[in-house]
Amino acid sequence: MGQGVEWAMHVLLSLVWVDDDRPVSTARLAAGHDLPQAYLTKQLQALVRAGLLESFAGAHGGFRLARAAGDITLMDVVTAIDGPEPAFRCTEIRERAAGAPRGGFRDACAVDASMRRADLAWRTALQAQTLADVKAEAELHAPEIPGVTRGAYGRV
Amino acid sequence: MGQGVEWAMHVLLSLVWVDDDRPVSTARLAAGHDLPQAYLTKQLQALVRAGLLESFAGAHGGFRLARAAGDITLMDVVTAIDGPEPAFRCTEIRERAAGAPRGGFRDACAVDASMRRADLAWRTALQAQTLADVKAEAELHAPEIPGVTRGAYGRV
DNA sequence: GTGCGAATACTCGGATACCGCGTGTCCGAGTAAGTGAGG
DNA sequence: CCTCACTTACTCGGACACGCGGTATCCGAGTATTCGCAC
Repeated sequence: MGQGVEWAMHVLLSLVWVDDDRPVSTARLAAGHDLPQAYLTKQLQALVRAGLLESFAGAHGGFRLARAAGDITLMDVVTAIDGPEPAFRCTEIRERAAGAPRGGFRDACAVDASMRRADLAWRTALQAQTLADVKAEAELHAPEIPGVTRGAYGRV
Repeated sequence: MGQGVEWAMHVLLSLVWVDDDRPVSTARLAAGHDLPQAYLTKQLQALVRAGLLESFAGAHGGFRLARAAGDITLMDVVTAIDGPEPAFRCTEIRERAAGAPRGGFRDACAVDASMRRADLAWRTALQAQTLADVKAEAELHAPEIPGVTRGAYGRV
């Protein structure tokens, strides 16, 4: 999995804690997380295309959450960055196997089916967790994070 | 995920259906699945290192299952080919974030924890399915497969 | 003082190189089988 | 006829290139702000 997913997660969480209508620029987000600014922009654009962020051009522009934290699942984030394709993709090599029927198999590949079951379990687990859940868990261990983050990126 | 996993799955299933003490050579397995023989060898070696296959050198050598089909889970196969590392790996970028504590965070990263939960669900689903299960499902749709496969790779 | 307009600086957005890992291939070491001679 | 040692051919095993997707970067298009000027 691309590491852009991790960046997106932390940046989104920061925006959740900021909780301000004013957008935050890529430069500030990149500096705050010690990440390459140019590449981070690419990931944020992907989040915009997926409808998770809103972008604002011009002076004092930047990015802002498009939905509430409770309406953004981890599945949304992963899909936005890594794409919707499943990790395992069946190339139907059984079609070229010795003794395969001429017209191809009529039913689904059993190997593919079993892998899809595991993939579904993964996606279900991601779908069941929202940014609000992660936020709550993080605050449980470090209650000072919201204030600190708000001070770093939020209204001056 | 590497496509070698798909190859390994189908090859292992073939060996399950062959159900013979005599090993099958890489050349025959590769020809039977229309796969590059040299590269397939690499994957089979990984399966040997993982303890799923036994290798026999010399004339009439080849590979044979090391355990019963019911004792080989899909998790074993994926781990053998793709390695034990989880898909998501936490690089602790929060340590370099603005306002992070000097001595580092004492508790686990909430993002990492949530991703690990999803990863665990995936691994659990893989662990719950064995080659015997996949075999049974495949035979349900195509009862002729065992005989055909046995004829292609098994005792002449 | 107020409204308007152009200059300006800042932002996002897509097009462009670089690099590491998976993909693919090759040749050498080792081994079991086959073979022939000798007892 | 049986045993043994050599030859042989086949196998696995690790070391060696290639190509593509992710990583990283830059410059151009667009916009809200801001400053100055006219009224």
